[in-house]
Amino acid sequence: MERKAGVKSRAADLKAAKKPRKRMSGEERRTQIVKVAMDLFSKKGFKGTTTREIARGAGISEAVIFKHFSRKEDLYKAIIDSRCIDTEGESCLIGMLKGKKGAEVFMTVAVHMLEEHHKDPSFMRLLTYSALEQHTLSELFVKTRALELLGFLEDKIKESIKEGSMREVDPALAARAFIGMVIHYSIAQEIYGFKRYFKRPLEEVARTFVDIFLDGTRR
Amino acid sequence: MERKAGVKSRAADLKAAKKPRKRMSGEERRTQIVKVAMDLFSKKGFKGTTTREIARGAGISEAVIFKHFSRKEDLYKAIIDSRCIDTEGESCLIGMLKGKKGAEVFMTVAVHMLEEHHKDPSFMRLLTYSALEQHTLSELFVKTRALELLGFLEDKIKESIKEGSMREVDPALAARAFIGMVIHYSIAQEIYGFKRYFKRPLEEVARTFVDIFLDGTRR
DNA sequence: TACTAAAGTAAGCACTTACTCACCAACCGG
DNA sequence: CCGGTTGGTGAGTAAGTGCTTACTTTAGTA
Repeated sequence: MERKAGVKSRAADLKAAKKPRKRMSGEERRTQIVKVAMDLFSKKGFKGTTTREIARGAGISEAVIFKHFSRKEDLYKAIIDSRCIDTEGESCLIGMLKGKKGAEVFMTVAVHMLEEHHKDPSFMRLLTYSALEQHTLSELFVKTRALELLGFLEDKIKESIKEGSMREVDPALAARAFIGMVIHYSIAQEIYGFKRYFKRPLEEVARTFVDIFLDGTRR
Repeated sequence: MERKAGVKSRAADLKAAKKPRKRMSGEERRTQIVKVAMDLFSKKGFKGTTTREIARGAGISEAVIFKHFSRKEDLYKAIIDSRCIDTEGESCLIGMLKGKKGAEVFMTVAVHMLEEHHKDPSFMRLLTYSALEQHTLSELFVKTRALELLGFLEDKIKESIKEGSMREVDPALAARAFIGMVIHYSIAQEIYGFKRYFKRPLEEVARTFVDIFLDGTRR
């Protein structure tokens, strides 16, 4: 049955040479594309990433991308959905905190954030890109996750002030101070490349920051 | 003397309509282009800014840009020269600090950085873009200015520990904690858009952060 | 097995990008 | 007033860019 052998020999060779690429279902392919896109956006930014690169990264032709997402922009929205709306990330952190109180709260936040950002800096990079490029992703993230966490810490601080273990500080500013230490450490290490010059065990970093913050706000 | 009136009428009209554009010297034009480029890069990133936009912003044709800078990339290098090598910025901060000690040092640093970043967030944006895009600018800035300031604070902290006003903390980590509070506040306000939801007088912010830090490290 | 819906492709379109080149016109010393 | 130096331009080019189209291949099912 080699009736087309003459005409298609090159294509046939190519096909034979390539590993047996399995054909994905629509859903599988869609999530795969989002994953690849997120990885590339986080490395090179939205504008710095071409749909061609995404296609190559996913091992498909560009057209497939546009079968799933009518505009490149929509990939950003899909990423938001997969990272802001699902159960992962900050909200799960808030969940972890519900029972705890006092020092434990701040230690948990610090360790969790430092570890997450260290383990996978790509979302942090993506978020920073999106903030600079004024995309909706960062805005949404701030409005939901970031303000949620800050509000939570603010409440904890207010409680501590009421029960007398903390002195009178602006709770919102204090929360920002704490989060600032932690996040900026991650950003400096992973994005600004400080990790080339400086490293400490994350547990130790968290411990130090929490100590400074709690001693610094003690009555 | 209207011998060319017929042929050049449209061009002549255009010229008449336009404001009398003065012809700049090479040096003037060069620095103007760098200024415009820096402004645009800080707003839209290196990749997000086109040479056409830079030309339009400077009121010239693209070709002029390439008379001064043979590649777009060279504009980045020129920006580095104009902001990292000259006398402005962090180094002048270090100068301001030489005499001072104790709380005054930290207060000066906090106020200065918060005010600079608030007054003109563009360099901070540029730096962040450059870090994400892995340009040399951020690397150079980190190696010179950032580590310089951190080192300076580290020394001050070591002194304070020796003379007994601070407890035993990792001086490098403590410096990072302090700088983190301050810079992350600026970044969050100006880049992540927190200023839409939250604002405090900068003096108050600085005061709060310095108090937390100094109380938090007191013996 | 035959049919169909869905997954996938090659090729290219319209437009933008960084960068170039041949040329023009303003300035300035002689 | 001349003539060269220099600031400046219009009209390009080749290499991308997002996105489309016309088409082929595969997998599930009747």
